[in-house]
Amino acid sequence: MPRLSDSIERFIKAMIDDGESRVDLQRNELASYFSCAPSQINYVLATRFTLDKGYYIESRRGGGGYIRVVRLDADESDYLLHLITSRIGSAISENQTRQILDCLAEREIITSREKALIGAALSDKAIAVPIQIKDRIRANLFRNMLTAIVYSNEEGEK
Amino acid sequence: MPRLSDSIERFIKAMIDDGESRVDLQRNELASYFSCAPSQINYVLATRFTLDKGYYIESRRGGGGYIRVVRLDADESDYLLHLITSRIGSAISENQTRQILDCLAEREIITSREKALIGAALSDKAIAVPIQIKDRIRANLFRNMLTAIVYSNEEGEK
DNA sequence: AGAGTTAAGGTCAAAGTAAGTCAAGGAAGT
DNA sequence: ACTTCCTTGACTTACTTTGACCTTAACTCT
Repeated sequence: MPRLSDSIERFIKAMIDDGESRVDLQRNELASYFSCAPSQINYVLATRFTLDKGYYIESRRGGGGYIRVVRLDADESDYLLHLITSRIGSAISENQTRQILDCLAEREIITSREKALIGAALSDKAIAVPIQIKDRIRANLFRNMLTAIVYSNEEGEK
Repeated sequence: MPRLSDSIERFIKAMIDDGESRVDLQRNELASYFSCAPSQINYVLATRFTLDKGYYIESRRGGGGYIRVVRLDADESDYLLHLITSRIGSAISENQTRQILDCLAEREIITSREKALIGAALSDKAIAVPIQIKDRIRANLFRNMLTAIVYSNEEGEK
């Protein structure tokens, strides 16, 4: 059974793809197109178009209101460095990790196999340590792996 | 009297056989088909569809949830499966890890970037846990990452 | 200009859906 | 008898969908 949220997600991404890297939506219109509650749209945006996934949302209420979804595209190495030096920090959850990986794969900074590889290493299942330190271990692993990618990229240039 | 678990096992295997090498199940549906507790399905999966028997499980909870059972192609990933199920074991040193990675890269089972990626995750530096458990954590991470590769290979074939 | 109306979107909690865990008891094999 | 495997059910966690109520902006009419 395909999830409604997934359909809406695909729909929005399709709109972004054929055009600029952004789109303006009418919440009510979209909701009625999918025959769902308007707040469903907010749910999709909140779960599928997060900053970690590389999207930015802005909106306006009232007459002529809209929701703008912007796909963020930063320079690859800047973004990796940002992740390593600030975003990941000293602890990070599996969920946040996955969002970032989605973002990296979607922008083709990593391959889908690499995404699977990193995701596997950073899953709760794989990191068999007490929950209290899991997120710290994960952050550390993540940073090390991304660093390896940055380094590989540089190697390749030579 | 055939055991329930055996029937369920056969049923799932039959589903995989006529079609692709994988199947998506609904836990509750299957349980009610066999008139048993839903957790019985988990038991069958945990005991009969393990990695060393060549199966990989993934699942999702909530609305639109599912359990996916994937049969890994033993021929394709023979060596990887061997590493996962016997070579790595419950603990492994950084050194042994590197030797295996060299071997994998040399045989072009992984790219050099993937080698760097995995190597980074499995380095003593990255695994920030007490030395007593380091080798165990490493083994676990390694197995999970290689499994992701085997699984990606399956995916890629479609 | 101010008040009221209409047209958006936002929030949050509850209900719905589906899987995971774990422990306790039962059945079968040795 | 003892151990190992199987089965069940109570409880937990994760994700989705809906609806009631709130806020903000624009327009319209005195």
